[in-house]
Amino acid sequence: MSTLDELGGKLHALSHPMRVRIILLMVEEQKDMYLNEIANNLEINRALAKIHLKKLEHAGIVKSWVVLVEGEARALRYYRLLDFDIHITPELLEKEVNKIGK
Amino acid sequence: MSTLDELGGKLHALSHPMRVRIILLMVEEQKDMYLNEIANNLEINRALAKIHLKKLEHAGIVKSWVVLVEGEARALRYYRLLDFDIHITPELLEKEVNKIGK
DNA sequence: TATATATGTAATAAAAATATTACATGTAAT
DNA sequence: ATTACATGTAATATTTTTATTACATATATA
Repeated sequence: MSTLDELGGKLHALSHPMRVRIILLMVEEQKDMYLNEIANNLEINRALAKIHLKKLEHAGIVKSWVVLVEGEARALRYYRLLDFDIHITPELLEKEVNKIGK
Repeated sequence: MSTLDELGGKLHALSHPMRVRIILLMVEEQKDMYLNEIANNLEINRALAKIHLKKLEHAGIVKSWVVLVEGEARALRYYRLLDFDIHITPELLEKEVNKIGK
């Protein structure tokens, strides 16, 4: 996968308001959060939250894992916001292309 | 319109491969280009090129104007790539929000 | 006049993204 | 056994985006 494709994936992931809300929530909370926690916070359907989180994960914006809490009835899927630093100008785009040739 | 919305618009505009191809073409050619010129270069339908260019224009990535060429049978709609500089990190996103409050 | 080249719009079709709903599993506590 | 709370998936519906096609205008040149 070329860097340009990766970049495209991140841009696409970041281009939906709901996904931006998810990211902002996680930036503000400053902690790992589990699926229902995120859905409840944003007052949205859990299945919908999952769809968006899956996209963010595919794009490398978040990562997730399951935690089986001892003594509790719940298995939680936690999400963590990964660090990203996206910088785009016409020139930088061209440089990316010239590296690999699209 | 908040800066965050503007940013979202730009991200959305940049998140489609065809629009990235258009931008790259214009970066490489280093000149204003008219509609058919762009469509022919990318070997795509003119109407399709226009749809994508319209999105780029709405997002402030390109601007366009019509030129009536004297002594020629054609009116050309020229497009010019505008300069943009998009920088996104979790922290910068949060700063944007705190400026205005979403 | 027919051709070539450019523009514009509108209608439609096709594909992709988004959102909702429903049903399933599992376990601690009441 | 029922409730509460968490997970997962699949099916469907809705909306948006993308792509194609068709028709219209205009003018210089052959």
